[in-house]
Amino acid sequence: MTELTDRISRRQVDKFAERRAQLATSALRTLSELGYARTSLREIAQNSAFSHGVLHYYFRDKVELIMYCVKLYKAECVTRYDQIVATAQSADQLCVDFSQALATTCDEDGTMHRLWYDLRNQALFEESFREDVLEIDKTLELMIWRIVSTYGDLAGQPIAASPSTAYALFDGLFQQALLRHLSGEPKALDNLREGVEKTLPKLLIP
Amino acid sequence: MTELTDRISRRQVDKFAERRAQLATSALRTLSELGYARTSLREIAQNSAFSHGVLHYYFRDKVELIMYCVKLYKAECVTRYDQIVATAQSADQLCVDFSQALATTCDEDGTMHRLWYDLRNQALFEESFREDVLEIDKTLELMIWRIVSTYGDLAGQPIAASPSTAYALFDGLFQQALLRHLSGEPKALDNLREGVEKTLPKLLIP
DNA sequence: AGATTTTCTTGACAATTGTCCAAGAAAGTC
DNA sequence: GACTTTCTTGGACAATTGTCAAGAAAATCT
Repeated sequence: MTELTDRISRRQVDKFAERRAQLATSALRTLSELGYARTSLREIAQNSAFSHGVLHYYFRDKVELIMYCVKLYKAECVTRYDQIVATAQSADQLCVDFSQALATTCDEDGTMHRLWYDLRNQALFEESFREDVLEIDKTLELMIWRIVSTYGDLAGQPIAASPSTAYALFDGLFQQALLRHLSGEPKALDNLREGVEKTLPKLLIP
Repeated sequence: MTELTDRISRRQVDKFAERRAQLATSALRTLSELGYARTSLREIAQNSAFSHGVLHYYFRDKVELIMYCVKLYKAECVTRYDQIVATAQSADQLCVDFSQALATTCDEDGTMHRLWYDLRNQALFEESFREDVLEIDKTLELMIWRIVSTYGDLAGQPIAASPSTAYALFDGLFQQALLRHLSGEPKALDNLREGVEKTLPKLLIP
């Protein structure tokens, strides 16, 4: 009976949206390997279960596919540091957890992060990317701000930096670490942790 | 006589290198407008005084041209903040001059800066770019460090951050400002100045 | 001035790219 | 089962791209 129920349930699923998500997941994978400049629709299709014509059935054009990928990326990253905020018992603990989380995601999701930076930078050249990219950047800023403001709460001190400044500082540290790490520098992740652990307390107003 | 001397002098010039530099200057201009992904050799040639075949005469392939452009970029940016260090009389003065210089170059050279970030990010995907890009990044780090360490000297206090951390922090601020500025946000440059002026003192050990 | 060398132009080539679309298969509906 | 709708495939198309070779033009040498 469970199998029959599953069949009925599956039939009700919005298959169109599901296929789009499937294609976008494939696209993200290919993009994160090849980068925006070298990823063609045929490459994307080749690394999926479908032919290249399917991409045109489900997406109006390449821009729409890329932007759908950007939104999918956003959905995946939006909860990255929630656990840290939820479990933090002290400012010091949060600081260590945050720096560790940044190092971990830099290590484990490095290819996806470099794609994000690639697409963010493309938005400087492509007007059609800009709105969606800025929206994600805003989300990332809120994520970092949640960390930073919680840190301030736990320390019982106000924060000296604006949300955008705080985000820019940690983003800079992260991006440098990513470049170094992907270039094979052994201490990149340790330097990231150290840099984050030194920077966070500097944001407090004494 | 001056004209005759000029003629002889010009005949001695290494015309090959001069032509390469000319082509690379054109290439930088096109790249900074279109970005790496959308710049073809024909686009570069079209925006120069030569035909597209000349690019293959003077450069082995596209990668060599791009890397030559990267080196040209380095030569141009290497002195950007020297004046600040040379003329600073106090820590506060240097801080203000530095933040102003960042805002100014963000405003005036924004298209070239976005190209730098584009190429730096491409190095995450293209092994062939990496060595040269890392070299420039190192140069930029030294440039920022010269500012930061001079600031420490003038303040009579040591600096709490490593050169790479300091660079990452200001690079993060700059890059965010660039994105915002090029997206039409009116306060981006003011926010950059403010962010820099708040961050620099934070690097001092009290 | 003629011969030789260097520089430059042009078009060809093969491969790639985004887009479009017709044919047929698969799924859904009556 | 017949009919309709949706989905998939893969080829066509025009444009683009990096590369290369032939030949023209310019510069240099004798």
